[in-house]
Amino acid sequence: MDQRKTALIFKAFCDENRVRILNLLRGGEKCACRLLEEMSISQPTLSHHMRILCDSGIVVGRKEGKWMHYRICSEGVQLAKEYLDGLTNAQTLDEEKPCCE
Amino acid sequence: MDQRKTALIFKAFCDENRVRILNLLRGGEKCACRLLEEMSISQPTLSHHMRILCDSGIVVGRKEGKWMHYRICSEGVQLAKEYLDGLTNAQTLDEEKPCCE
DNA sequence: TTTACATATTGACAAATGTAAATCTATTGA
DNA sequence: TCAATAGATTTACATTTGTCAATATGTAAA
Repeated sequence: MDQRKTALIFKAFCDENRVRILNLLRGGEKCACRLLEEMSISQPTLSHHMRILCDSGIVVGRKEGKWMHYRICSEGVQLAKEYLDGLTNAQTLDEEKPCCE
Repeated sequence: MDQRKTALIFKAFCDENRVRILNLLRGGEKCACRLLEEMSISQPTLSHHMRILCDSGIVVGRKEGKWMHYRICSEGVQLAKEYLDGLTNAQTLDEEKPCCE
């Protein structure tokens, strides 16, 4: 369980604007200009968030001419779900001594 | 879909030290002093992270005498999973016009 | 009621993050 | 080739976050 990678993946979900962007992308692939229309942030700020979303693996971009089309990446989402499971499922390894009794 | 709440929940997973703490708690309930032993951070810093983990709903604390025992909260985890699903599942509402063609 | 101990809170500070203006790059169309 | 457009990058700055020392709070033991 790589802590650095885990933190990187979930950076996608811990900022309100990025959550908003993901919600918009649930409706299907959208280009940056369309996202920009629906958000109240500047173009460089959108670009910054799109980079973080792509770095996390939750979103992928596709360039078509002048336009960048972004969509939610199901493989990335699947990985996030596996990490979330892995992080929160109990592990039954060696019997733990009770703590501070 | 509340963006603020979503961001709050996933704050639990976007810092390396908190990921580390969650991994430690997978072995079962642990008191703060035990967590402190296994991490290389100060006591106030641990306390700070435990507050964020509790605020996110992923961890709950139980006070017993001088000690605080922390454990992963399965209800909180379940909610996080639902939010993750909700954020990343495609919605099939009105047919979207193709973007920027 | 002291004393010791576990943990939380406060305060200060450095590092990371979010933001927008200005600029750069790439692509299209005239 | 030149102008226009979409988006990324750079720069600067304000806010947020992570960190620890010092202190406060609460509990148990002497």
